Amino acid sequence: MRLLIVEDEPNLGQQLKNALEGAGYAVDLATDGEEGLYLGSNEQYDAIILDLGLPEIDGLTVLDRWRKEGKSTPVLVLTARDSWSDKVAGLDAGADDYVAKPFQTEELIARLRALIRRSSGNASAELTAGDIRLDTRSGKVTKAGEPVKLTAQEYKLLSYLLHHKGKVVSRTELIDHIYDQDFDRDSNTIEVFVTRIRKKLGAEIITTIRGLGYSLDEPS
Amino acid sequence: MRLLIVEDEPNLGQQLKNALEGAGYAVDLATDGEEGLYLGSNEQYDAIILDLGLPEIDGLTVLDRWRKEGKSTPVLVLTARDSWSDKVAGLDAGADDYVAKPFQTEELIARLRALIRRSSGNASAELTAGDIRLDTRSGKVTKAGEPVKLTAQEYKLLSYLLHHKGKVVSRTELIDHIYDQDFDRDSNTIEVFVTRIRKKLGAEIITTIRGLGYSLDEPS
DNA sequence: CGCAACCTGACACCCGCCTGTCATGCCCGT
DNA sequence: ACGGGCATGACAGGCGGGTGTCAGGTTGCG
Repeated sequence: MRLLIVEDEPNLGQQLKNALEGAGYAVDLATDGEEGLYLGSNEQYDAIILDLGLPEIDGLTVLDRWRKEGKSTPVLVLTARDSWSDKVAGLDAGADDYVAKPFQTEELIARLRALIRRSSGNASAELTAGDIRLDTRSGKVTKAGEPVKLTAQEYKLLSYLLHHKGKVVSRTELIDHIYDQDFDRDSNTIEVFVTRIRKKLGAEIITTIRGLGYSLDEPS
Repeated sequence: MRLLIVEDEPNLGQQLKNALEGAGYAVDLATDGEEGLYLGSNEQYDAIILDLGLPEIDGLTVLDRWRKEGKSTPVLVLTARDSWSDKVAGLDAGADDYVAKPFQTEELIARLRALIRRSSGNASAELTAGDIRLDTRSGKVTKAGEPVKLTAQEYKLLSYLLHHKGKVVSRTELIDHIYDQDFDRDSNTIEVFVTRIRKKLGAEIITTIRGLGYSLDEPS
């Protein structure tokens, strides 16, 4: 899962980035509205964290533009506490959730998870396929009840596939969502990690669609 | 906790050693009866695993000699399955427990734990002092209910002190029981690890007895 | 007061795991 | 059967945590 943070206060921004990377996300950080607008329009994010108090371009304007461009990426807005007007304006502009500053990183991460879950159409914090279960809360995976140890990247890849169960996911899409901006596109890491996941969870779990990508389906 | 394995079949011996080191013991391995006899007589072990089917000197003879020397180290004997005569003879010679070959490593470790626990006069698998609990089964430690992360060596040291709660334990004794044979005696690691444990569990837990060693007491 | 015992922060090494790269081999579709 | 796409084993660099060493400071005893 890949995120964008748009936050002009560098300390807070970096701190957030660290926390979210620690939670297993790939994170890009934009330090002003313009950069944020550009990245949000041109890159693929699974969610965006947007601070409203930006210099240059106002956060609301940024959000508004994205929506007008047809971007439906879920957006979580950071507002000053009790700033009711922001909240209302944000709602109108198409924000999906709010967190008031100052906030607990814990809470923000929980809401993010919920946001991404909702946007991928899943109701539960558990993603499953066959006898495989992935708990997005604890970050743990089991197969037939037995815990399976996955590394960070393996987890991200599996998690993305589960969030898009049944759909075909291209290698580029996976790279876009698992890594942040600067990553060598012509690398075969995705293939390597697919192999590693198959080795741990069984080869049948991920099917290859030649020329298109991979797909994780409910076994028949 | 330091163990001696006396086992002539090299594969099995090494395998056992690995398993037991994995379980957090310091392990010496003797591959014949003579070496076993010598080590068992001259080193400090918390328990000995003795295979009866030894070349040169018979296992029973070894055990018998130790007992005659007044060694009370608990001994766990490995016997061929259903070899009832071995069992009886072993009992007479002063063995403390039996495991029939082939055995589950799991079971052997469980019996070892029980053996060591009994020999140190503790009834339970939990060692405690004040609000600190150490579960020898799971290898986990808590302080006031909160889990505390200890490294392998920290755990061994704490565990040894808890097994001898209230007694003064010298630095050499600690080295003897925590490390295996070849270890630099004039090193200050013990001091270092005492410091580290104090930092994690509170300075009051281990008291220094100047010139003699350390002692872990029930707080008053 | 002076010495020895002990404490403790900093450091460097080592080791295991993770991760991306590469070379090679396989397999499928044409 | 051939070519491109994919699979996979092996490998090296990096990173982080654990461990032992050391130096300098502190403490307590005679």
